[in-house]
Amino acid sequence: MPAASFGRILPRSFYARPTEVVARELLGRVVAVVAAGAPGRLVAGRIVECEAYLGRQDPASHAFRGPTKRAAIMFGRPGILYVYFTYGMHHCMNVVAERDGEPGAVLIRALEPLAGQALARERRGGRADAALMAGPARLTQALGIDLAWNGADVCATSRRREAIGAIVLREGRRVADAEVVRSGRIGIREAADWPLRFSVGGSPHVSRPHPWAARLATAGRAGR
DNA sequence: GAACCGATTGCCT
DNA sequence: GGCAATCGGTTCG
Repeated sequence: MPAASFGRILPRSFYARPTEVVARELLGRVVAVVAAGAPGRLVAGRIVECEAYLGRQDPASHAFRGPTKRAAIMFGRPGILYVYFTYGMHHCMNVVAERDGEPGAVLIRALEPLAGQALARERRGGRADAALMAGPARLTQALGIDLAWNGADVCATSRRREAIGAIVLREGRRVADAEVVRSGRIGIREAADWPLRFSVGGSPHVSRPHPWAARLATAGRAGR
């Protein structure tokens, strides 16, 4: 599948907006990665689930304690990749939002595989397609993303492209409000009920069920 | 310099 | 549904 069919690369102005808006608008967009270790082999997926992590007012955000060495990147330029390591074995991938100087990032939680499933499966130890990219640590493994990718620019060719490879986000197809499900966030204690998780309703590629959820286009909450 | 925690997953019961 | 694995970042002394 040619990369051109995924649309234009999203411009930096796309990310220079409130983190919640960026998270909602990222649904349906396409992550495309060609790692230096696997030249010419594209792995791509459509974003079906993501979460917004805000600034100092959000106790679940790495930016909560200010611009520490790890979190400083969240205070910087939008459209930059923020990769962190957790649980001693997993990598998670975020894209920095808000204008330069304001903290915020969107955690990519699940992708629908679009290209490069064979390579993704190799990296994932031959796991079934259903579990290839459905989960924040699963998708980084499938894409070959680790700490070396922290700071990569998803808007354009990175200076470090030769060392690590290239990652871009393309426009794909915007998801309509009626398809967007909003719910509480996953895997955190503080502020887990803040409605900052966004997913594509009915997608079989979402990582896990919702504690509670609401469709954007309808009023009120759907039950558990 | 050391202790503690974690934006998770996979395997076990 | 429960829990071990495994190590960087943060915090505290």
